[in-house]
Amino acid sequence: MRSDALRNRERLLDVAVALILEVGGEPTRDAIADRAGLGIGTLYRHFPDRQSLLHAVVRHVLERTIAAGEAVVAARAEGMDAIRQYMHAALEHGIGAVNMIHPLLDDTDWPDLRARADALMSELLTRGRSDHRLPDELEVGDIVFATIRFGRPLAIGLAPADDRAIAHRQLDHYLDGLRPNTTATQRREQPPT
Amino acid sequence: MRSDALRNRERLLDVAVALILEVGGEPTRDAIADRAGLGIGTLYRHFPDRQSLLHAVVRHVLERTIAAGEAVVAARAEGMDAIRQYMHAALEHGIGAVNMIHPLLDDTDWPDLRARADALMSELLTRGRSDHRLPDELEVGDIVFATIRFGRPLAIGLAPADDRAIAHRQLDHYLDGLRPNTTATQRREQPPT
DNA sequence: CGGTTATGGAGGATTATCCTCCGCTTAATG
DNA sequence: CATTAAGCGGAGGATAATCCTCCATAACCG
Repeated sequence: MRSDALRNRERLLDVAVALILEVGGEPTRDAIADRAGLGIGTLYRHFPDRQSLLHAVVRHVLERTIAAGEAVVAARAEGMDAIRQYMHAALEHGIGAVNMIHPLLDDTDWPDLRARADALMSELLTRGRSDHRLPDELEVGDIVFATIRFGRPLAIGLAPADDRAIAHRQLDHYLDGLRPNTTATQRREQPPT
Repeated sequence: MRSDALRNRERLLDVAVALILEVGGEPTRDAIADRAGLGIGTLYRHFPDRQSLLHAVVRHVLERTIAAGEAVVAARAEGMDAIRQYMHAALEHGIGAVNMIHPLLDDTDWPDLRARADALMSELLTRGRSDHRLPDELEVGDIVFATIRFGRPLAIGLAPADDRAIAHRQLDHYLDGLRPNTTATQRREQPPT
């Protein structure tokens, strides 16, 4: 593949992620090409149909995110900090865009990424529990769903930079709240209605 | 206004809220009428253009939510519990739909609701701080933005009931994390990049 | 029961999005 | 530097989604 073609492909993916987070859904192809400063034809050559574009975007983000998590583990982060560092990194890598264009992963999609993600999650959970700051009953879903929640853009009409800053702050509060404690005020009794 | 007309109007608003939360944006008018079991013509008579429909939806949700908050205050809930009860109620009333169709409120929209909301927020903050479980530096934004965050649907492909259950659980963790504490693990230093 | 208000939904008008096609430009190679 | 295959741009017709009017019929209310 020619170098300019590769560069353009990456550029299109990055722009697609940014636009997904901005518009809160699938952006039009015209808008992606436009923002990337490329012709529509170029986009269609790289990604002939909607599926292949969305597919590539999801893989792009997941790869970056999982790699970041593996780096955290490799850097020997311990306890809650491992989970905390991973989640902040996931936000920065645009993890919020994934579920906005693709339903929750089942086992058949991207088996390679799925395996790495599973291994990473279980390692992070082990470390989180190791310093007794994370209750034993906490599950993978608590990490995954929180990552999606805080990774999504918060509010329309908010500058992306502000949006991101709020997300990181709220995430820190959330993680603080995961520690087992006996002083929490009354929780909501379930079920509601 | 004839009784059936009033009934249908309410029905349209409730359906609109549900659809907004499901599709994650402005639903088509056809879809709203369809789901409500009413003709398109009926919807257009009640809400002649897009603006008036969205306007009515926002007011509908805000009224219910603020009323719920005022009820919490009237019931003499104290400390963090006042805030907690209000936020859980806001989720149930569909507060997440508001920002999905309307930018953050400025002072010129719905001055009456704005005044009530401001009074409510400041009362809730006062109570939250009263038992020293809420740090003094916490602001209205911390409540408002969290309400929006947890009120939004979490993930496409998740059953609404599951989605709601997760939201309430995550909200409880977040609120637990707001208590001042000295044992939190290392926070993210800012700014990031 | 009569008068008034409200309803339904087919279908033409309008708008948004898709995506092909081919002459021109650029990277890679020797 | 010359050559050539790969890559690029974007106008514009095709397609699809959404809008919204209109009036014969139905439902309410006193």
